[in-house]
Amino acid sequence: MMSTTSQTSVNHSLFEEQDQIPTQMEFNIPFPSTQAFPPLGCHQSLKSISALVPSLSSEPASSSANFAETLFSTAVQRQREDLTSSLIGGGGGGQLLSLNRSRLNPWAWEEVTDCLMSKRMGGGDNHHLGVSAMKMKKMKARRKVREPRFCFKTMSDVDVLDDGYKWRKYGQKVVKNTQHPRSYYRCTQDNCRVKKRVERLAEDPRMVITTYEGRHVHSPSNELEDSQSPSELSSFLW
DNA sequence: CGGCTTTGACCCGCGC
DNA sequence: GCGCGGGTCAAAGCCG
Repeated sequence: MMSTTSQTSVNHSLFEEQDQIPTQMEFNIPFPSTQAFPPLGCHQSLKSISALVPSLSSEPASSSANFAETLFSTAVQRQREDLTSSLIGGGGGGQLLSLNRSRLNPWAWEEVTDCLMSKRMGGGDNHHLGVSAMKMKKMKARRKVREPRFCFKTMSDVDVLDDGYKWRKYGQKVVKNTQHPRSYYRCTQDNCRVKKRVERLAEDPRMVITTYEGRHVHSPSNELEDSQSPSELSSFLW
């Protein structure tokens, strides 16, 4: 259900989720859907790209490697900037980030810092709360604090691309003005609160928008399998 | 039987 | 204040 064995042509573009505009780069490579799909910011994804591109694209290997390198540093840079600007509260991020923060993340700094602090402490909240209190806290967190989010636009037959992590679907919603429902997934790993949303583009149903929210606090679930093949993905933590 | 998906209900933020 | 829409919950059902 999660993937097929067919080779899928994938057009990824990395962009600010809310603006839905490609801001960094686009690339078009044949991407076997059985392989882990790269979530932004993962070392793993970039290894996978750099491993795949030389053999699959018409570009010289060196420029492909440079491309992967660029993609990687850009992703890391953006995440770092995002974290920094969230912590410091200004200046650090670029134009898009500050725009993003002011216009779309208008949450109290205390709560943002809280969230980041707890993430640094190991990602989990280990407080013992009553059920209702826990629920309230959950609800509050869900409304007020958002993890950094990044999107991939992917041309693919399959909705859910295998990114190496194990996801559990927790909701599906028909979004207004779209024919295709949006699906909500959560990482099944304990203490890992990463979520992803999967939806198809209304204008072009062949395009799948995958939005990742948060950072994994663990390695991919299929790390062991993958490590058996050197051309495939190896461990990472993002 | 455990893990996963489905799906209606619910909650909250936001715009008017 | 109200209604709409997005995001989440949780019970029920499904499947291996």
